[in-house]
Amino acid sequence: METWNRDDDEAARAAHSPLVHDFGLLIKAATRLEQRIDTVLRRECAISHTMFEVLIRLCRDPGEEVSQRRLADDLTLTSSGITRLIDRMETVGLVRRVPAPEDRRSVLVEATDRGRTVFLRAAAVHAEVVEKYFVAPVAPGDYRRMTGALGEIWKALSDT
Amino acid sequence: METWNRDDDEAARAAHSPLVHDFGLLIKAATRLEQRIDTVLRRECAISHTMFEVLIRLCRDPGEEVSQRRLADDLTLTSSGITRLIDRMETVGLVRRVPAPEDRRSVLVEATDRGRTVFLRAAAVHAEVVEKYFVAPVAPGDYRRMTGALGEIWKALSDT
DNA sequence: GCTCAGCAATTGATAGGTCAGCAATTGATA
DNA sequence: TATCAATTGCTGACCTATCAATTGCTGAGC
Repeated sequence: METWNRDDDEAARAAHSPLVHDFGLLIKAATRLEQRIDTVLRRECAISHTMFEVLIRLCRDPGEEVSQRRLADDLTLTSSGITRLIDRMETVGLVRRVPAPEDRRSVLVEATDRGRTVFLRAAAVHAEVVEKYFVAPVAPGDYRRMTGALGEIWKALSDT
Repeated sequence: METWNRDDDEAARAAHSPLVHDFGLLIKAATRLEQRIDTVLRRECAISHTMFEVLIRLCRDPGEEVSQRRLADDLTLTSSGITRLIDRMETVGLVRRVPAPEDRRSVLVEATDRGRTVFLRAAAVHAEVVEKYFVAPVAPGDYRRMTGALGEIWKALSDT
């Protein structure tokens, strides 16, 4: 039998806190959702979820010049993380690097034709999974509340 | 000037889909929230967020026998991921491995006194950050809706 | 009892991130 | 104009997850 420490009780109480539970739920749901999408995307389109997010950003406004820095900020990655991600995407022909005309330090990234084609296919797959596990399970009246709340959380995180 | 592909339009439309936006919001908010907690926990308590989650699980019901398998399932990690995580936690004295009496294949994990002490401190830090970025930004009426929705999503993911 | 399908944990190889530090470039300012 | 802090992307070292293969143990069917 183990020695009983008076911290045990306090620790158990802390571990049962509803805050801990609710927050854990968010993290777990998001993690698992991303894993699921990632797996499907890899199998069906041979790209990772992160690559998919790059393609979303690049295809969003055709004609817009997007630098690696911008990509890093938008995807919440470090600049070295983006460098390597773009490296991989470039070697499989999804994107292309173009020197920026205005600022010779920075590099613009654009989707290739192949990148756009893959993106279209991936978007369909993505929509299917998101519909099934993200939209369908939630009561219709709660969906907008949830996304609204997430928006507020995101804003709070961005402000500081 | 770049050749104009008729896919551009379709791709742009797909990239602007509200589903893509909403889902992205969940992933981004969760990722950033976890990063923030992780940073604070590392600085204040010298543990990672994942280690914190292990401690939550271990301190939750003192006396319960928790195997590595169970931890892996509860934290959504692979068994090899858990093996290495417990390795690291063991070397810094947060947990202890104990051979399972009933089944010699499996290994039970328990928090050390030090582990519990660190956990108590970490829980306080955690609560502070969660309160600030997860609870405070959300309108009071929406909080339960949001966590309820996340619960449903989690259930849908667990069922399949 | 004996065998063998299956599970738990571990280990080796690999993927894909982080961080620290570098060279090139820019733009503000003395 | 010469200088210098700030910024961009790149690279090396490292961290931590995954998958695949391996080992030891269990329990069901014969």
